[in-house]
Amino acid sequence: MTQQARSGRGRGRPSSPILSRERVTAAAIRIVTDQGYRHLTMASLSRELGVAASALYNHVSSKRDVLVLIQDRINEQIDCSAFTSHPWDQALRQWARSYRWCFMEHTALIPVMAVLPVADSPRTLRMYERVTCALRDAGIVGADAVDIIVGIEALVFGAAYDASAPTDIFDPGGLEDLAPTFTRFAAQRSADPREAADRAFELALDALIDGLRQRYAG
Amino acid sequence: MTQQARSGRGRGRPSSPILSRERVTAAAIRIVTDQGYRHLTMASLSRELGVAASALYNHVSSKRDVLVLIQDRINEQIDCSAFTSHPWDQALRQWARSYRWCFMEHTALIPVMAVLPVADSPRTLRMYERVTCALRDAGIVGADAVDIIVGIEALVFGAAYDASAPTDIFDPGGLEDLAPTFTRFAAQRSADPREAADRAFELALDALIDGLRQRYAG
DNA sequence: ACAACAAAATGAACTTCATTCATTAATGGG
DNA sequence: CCCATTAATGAATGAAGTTCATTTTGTTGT
Repeated sequence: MTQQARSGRGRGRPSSPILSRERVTAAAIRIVTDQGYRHLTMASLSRELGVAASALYNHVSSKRDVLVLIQDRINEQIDCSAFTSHPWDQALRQWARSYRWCFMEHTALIPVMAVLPVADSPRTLRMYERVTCALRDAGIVGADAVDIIVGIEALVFGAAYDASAPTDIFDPGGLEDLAPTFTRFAAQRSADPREAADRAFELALDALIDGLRQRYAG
Repeated sequence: MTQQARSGRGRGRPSSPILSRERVTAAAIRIVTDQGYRHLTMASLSRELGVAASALYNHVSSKRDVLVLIQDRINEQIDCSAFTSHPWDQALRQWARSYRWCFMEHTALIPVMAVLPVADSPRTLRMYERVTCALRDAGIVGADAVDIIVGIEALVFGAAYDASAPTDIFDPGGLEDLAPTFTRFAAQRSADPREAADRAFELALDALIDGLRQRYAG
């Protein structure tokens, strides 16, 4: 409960707007961070803002709209700094790591982002521009540059899911006879599911970038 | 409306069970194939089976349960045949292609599968075993083999989303000044979004597998 | 043949959400 | 000073998943 309606709790327009897209976004992120996406409802959001649920619709058009606002904010936190200081392959790796890190706690956004035109997210667009320019400076131009971004994003999104998987995801339960080799190898992974997911991601990312470097060397 | 209650439409137990997990699964896949996931509701599912919605709960415990049943069926269609006929790297590529192909129309399952213990999906487990054994025969053992599977799956899931994105996903709208280079390169991709997604996936998959081959050669 | 018993289907009710709408009130420009 | 605009309210709507007491009817043991 951050904002309180002034002038008592009357109806009508208050002395200055209680709500704004920014305030809605901030409150949504607060809820998601503290309680997770399951608790982000239009009702809880309005409660957090000290306002009726219907009031939200004067500022956002739908819950999906709220998710898009969150997404654009999260995207802003992705670290693109390496593109100005490191060679493209190392920079791509750092970018992908930071990207995944940002979305590990926000997998609920992935289905939304996947079908979201970039036009709705200016900050995302700026990020793409930065990566694209770095690739261009490395001699990677045209559709290939965009395809590399799309490909790395795919790995990042998929790997973000892995990081949120439960501990016993590869526990075969009573079915270990069905997959003895797999069960044995899976048991050799780290007991910490987060660490196991990290290793798998790093392995795949390293391989992917090695492959790209090989292809676009010189 | 495939099944009709016999003995009129009275209450109580009919001469032989109208429902079963298999029938529920089949009906769910029918709805999803014909009308998409948006139309898969417990109500529509029960309608398809000529039964009350509450009757479904004698056979499945939740809608999520239905999605898991669908997932296991879809997984069965993934082509693993290359592992017996081709070297591991080529086989991995074919497997990943088929995997993605199967889930392009089923992205709604991805958030479910991501946190699903394999114990709930025997067919999935069998698939993992097959891939693991092929990697083992190629000298890739232990956690690495599982990590490779997890990594490729991540790419596959992320890329499956791309394939379902709308045509204008990279249309910057009025914001092209924010990202001129990106806009120019994006315009050089195929106008068909499916084809563009295919190319990006193939590029990333080739690079990833090249990188893996390099790492595990000999 | 008969009396439990368990499985399976029914319809109504419940809950949780997102979303819409008529209404109301304050603010600021003409 | 008026009035159009903006932004809030609360009640209502509708979709969807889920629960429950009840009823029916094969099946099984005696």
